[in-house]
Amino acid sequence: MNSNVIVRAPLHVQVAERLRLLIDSGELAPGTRLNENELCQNMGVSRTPLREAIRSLATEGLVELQPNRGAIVSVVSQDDVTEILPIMASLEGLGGRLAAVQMHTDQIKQIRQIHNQMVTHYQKNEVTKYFETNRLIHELITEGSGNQTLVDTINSLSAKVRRARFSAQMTRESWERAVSEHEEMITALEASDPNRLEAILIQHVETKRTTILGSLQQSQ
Amino acid sequence: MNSNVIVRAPLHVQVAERLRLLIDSGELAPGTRLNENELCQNMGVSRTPLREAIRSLATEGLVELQPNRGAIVSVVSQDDVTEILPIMASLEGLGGRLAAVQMHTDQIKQIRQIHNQMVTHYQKNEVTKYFETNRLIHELITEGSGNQTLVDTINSLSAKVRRARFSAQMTRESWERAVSEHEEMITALEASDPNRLEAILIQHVETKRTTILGSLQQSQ
DNA sequence: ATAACGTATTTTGTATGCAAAATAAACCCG
DNA sequence: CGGGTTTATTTTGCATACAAAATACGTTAT
Repeated sequence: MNSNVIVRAPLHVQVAERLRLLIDSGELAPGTRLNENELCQNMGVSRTPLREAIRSLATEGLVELQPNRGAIVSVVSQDDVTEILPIMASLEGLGGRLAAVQMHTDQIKQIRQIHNQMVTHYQKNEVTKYFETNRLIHELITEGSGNQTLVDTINSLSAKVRRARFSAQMTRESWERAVSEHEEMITALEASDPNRLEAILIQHVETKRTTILGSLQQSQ
Repeated sequence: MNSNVIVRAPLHVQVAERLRLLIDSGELAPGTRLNENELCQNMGVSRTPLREAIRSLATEGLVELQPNRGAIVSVVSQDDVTEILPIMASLEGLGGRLAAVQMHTDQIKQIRQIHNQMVTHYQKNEVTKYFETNRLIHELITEGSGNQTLVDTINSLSAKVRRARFSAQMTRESWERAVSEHEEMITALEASDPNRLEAILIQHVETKRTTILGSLQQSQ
């Protein structure tokens, strides 16, 4: 009896992952038409699994199906972001509230460490690494809620906002503010204070919203 | 130039809709294996669009893919419901908060009317119609938020809980309580009181949770 | 030169075919 | 008889083939 059965993931799942990566990295920019033959050749698979993968991404909202005209990488508009952020605020708040009373001290210590790394990246102006650690912290807190459905829901929404790539245009002030909010988050977490953590997380998303909308107005 | 182009929906979309209906109605019960040939014959389509539809439902979470063994209608466990309800509470609360300040008086009047119908169904003990109107009210309030992403997110979660079919075993007390909470909801809506509506909606889901868990314990 | 039409090519949508895996059935041996 | 192994059948996974739609192109007429 062996429970560690090696099940090679079905092709359409692998293809979906690869496509998700391409879209997420911006290699397939929003609005790009997905040419089936082209992608098939690139990935070395036939159209069947590719098409199945595209259907999956469509229900995820990453691509948009256009009957008889294939699919395009879905465009995340400012309105979309405006819709998504309040939802994320609610959900991250909920996640924090749950995490505050459920996470173990060693898990919290780990987050504190990553937080310290993040601050270092901030001070050294290492934007990419900052965002990486930042994202990791949010993920770990949400996962600390012990609610997998919540994690999945937030991730799905988060992916869309992230793809909009507004974050690069952060001002020094909003960045500083984000970091200090993070400091408060960790403190609330260490104090196991659900209400406070929830409030900060909601405020944190609000800060993000302001930043994004600010950079959007600039770029217009 | 004609913007009312008649685009017959692609087969895989139609098939997905049909499958969703079959699953939602319970005709395809949780745990049921989806036999491709069988379904193809029933629906009169080939396997390709059927399989594409199944992949879509899988990313929606309605079916579960089992590599090399096809797909089964996903089973909604008690744990799943326990995870989903707090999320729905947060999101319905958010929806209500937004709706309270955004809905027009005539829209609110319409909801009041449907609410009155619902109360009548309650008094006449018409369970099915009660649930129908109940659901409609929640939908209208959420839609009143003007946030389509929020509507979609809630619907997706709601579909899973509904499929668990715990609701039938409502006691008279919890039913009465639900109705009175609904009365409060409408009042808060008419008063355009976002905080109150949010609080009631969150409380309302909590009531639902208690009801469900209660009926679950009975059935064990 | 440009607009409009018709044809050719590409691209998508659906069906079918073949190979591999899983399930069911038959068979053998203890 | 019963457990296990082998063989047959079913079912899934992927690739290919064909049909329909959309796009691109070239030609003609104004």
